[in-house]
Amino acid sequence: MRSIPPGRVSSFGDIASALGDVRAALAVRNECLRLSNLAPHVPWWRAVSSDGKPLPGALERIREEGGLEHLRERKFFHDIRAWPIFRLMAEAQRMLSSELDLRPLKGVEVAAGVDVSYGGEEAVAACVSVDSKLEIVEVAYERFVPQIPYVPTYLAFRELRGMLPSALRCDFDVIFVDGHGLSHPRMLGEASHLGLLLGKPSIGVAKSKLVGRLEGDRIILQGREVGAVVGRGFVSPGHLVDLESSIKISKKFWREGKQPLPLILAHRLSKEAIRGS
DNA sequence: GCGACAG
DNA sequence: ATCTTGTCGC
Repeated sequence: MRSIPPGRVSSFGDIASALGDVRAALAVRNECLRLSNLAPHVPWWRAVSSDGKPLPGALERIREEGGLEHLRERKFFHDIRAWPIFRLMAEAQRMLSSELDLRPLKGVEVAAGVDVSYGGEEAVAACVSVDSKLEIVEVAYERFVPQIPYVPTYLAFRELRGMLPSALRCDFDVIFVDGHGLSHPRMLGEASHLGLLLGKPSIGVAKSKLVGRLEGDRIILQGREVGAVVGRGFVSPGHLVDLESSIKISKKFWREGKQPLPLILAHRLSKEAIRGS
């Protein structure tokens, strides 16, 4: 924000592009909104929408700096200096995806599930494991402060710092993750990322689609089957398990709705933990 | 204006 | 994901 000179304004999209991915535009807007309360000394008002609409309370500050002309004429400042963090994260995802090992998995007895709930500036990750009778074996929590906002396709970089520690405290044969695995634009959704870090089998189960098109019950991306619909959820392999095994294992722990039991439990427990009830 | 992209 | 009351549907 400070690389935008006084009297100039930039669009959320241009700032996001400078950070390495225009798709972070909405997140940039939300962060500027946060800054207006959290750190008023940062020139958050110099970021506006592409149609020239400033954030609430920003017009007055822009006028003080003499930037009304630029704003009205959509003369945006483009020479924004920023560390291209999203481009770097995307590169990391592409490199890591080449390390995925998708193969048949059998003999699963204990399955875990991890989910994250939010409250204020904090978040809590909960990992729950259940046996073949669907009874709880272990529960582990990790409280943490998210370091980056939610941006589609970069979810792992926000949540893994909580998910990983909680998962490391549980024993299991496979872990379900609340999000996608292979069905990701760079073939490395949060489920795959966690599986690689753990060196253990992981399966992604999302409540909505991220990429690809539906052909029957299969998710097709770049001519490849990367996921499938199970119940009302979207299943995709994470790591050390292929699509067919992912489907079978998911069904084994599925009751109804959009998620398998371990994830429903993880969701409930993380939510209780953040609320302190 | 339309389409849409996990949590 | 979260902020929140009543309401529609199985």
